[in-house]
Amino acid sequence: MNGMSAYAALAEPHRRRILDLLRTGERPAGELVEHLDLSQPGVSKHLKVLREAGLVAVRTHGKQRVYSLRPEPLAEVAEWLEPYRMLWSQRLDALERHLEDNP
Amino acid sequence: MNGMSAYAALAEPHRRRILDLLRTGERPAGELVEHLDLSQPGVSKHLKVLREAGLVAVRTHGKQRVYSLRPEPLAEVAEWLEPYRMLWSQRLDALERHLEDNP
DNA sequence: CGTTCATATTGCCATACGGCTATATGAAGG
DNA sequence: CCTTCATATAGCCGTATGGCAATATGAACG
Repeated sequence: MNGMSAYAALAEPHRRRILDLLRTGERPAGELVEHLDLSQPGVSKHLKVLREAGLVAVRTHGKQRVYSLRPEPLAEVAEWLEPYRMLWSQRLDALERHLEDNP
Repeated sequence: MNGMSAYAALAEPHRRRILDLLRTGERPAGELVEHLDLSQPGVSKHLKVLREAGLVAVRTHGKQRVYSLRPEPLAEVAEWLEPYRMLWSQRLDALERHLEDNP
């Protein structure tokens, strides 16, 4: 199975949700299943994708597999987005100016 | 055909490249084809996806279809990323500290 | 109005994706 | 060891994706 880019990994809503859940701290896989309205194997599959994209890491603790966030690939995405930032803020500024002129 | 999320639209490298090309200004579709090592219909298909995701807009100018960037959906992605930012900078700070201590 | 140029759409194909159920694996505990 | 609990893998299926070649569309211009 070949690794997915961070971009592709983020395309799936359940996977973004998993990352959101891990943002507050590490969690065993089972806890993720509870929060996801998705079968256990389904979650496991998504976790594999996230692992291969380098977005999460696993640690074995007793019978549990504890997942934690690995945010570095997100930094790359954010970097790609950076040059666009001025474009949308330009637009928002224009909107603000428009609203000022037409209150 | 149903609209794709910005996240999903960004999953495809050619589509990110198209956005990068449009970042410097609007361009007719043909010009994008020249830059993309992809068939003309292929590019057209990706442009359709980007249109449906609200990431580009088209304007007809003579025989040409001129595409321009519409960055707002990217702002949404950036917003989602925001809470993660502190996590990877934390990590980088830790790295810096480590390097200071072990020069 | 018929042709030309630029682009979009269609049809087709192979492969990937995301979901499920059933089964395998592997650590703990008795 | 044998069982149990937690998770991963396998196998299967329907649909989506991304690519191409061929064709349709639509504006401009003679």
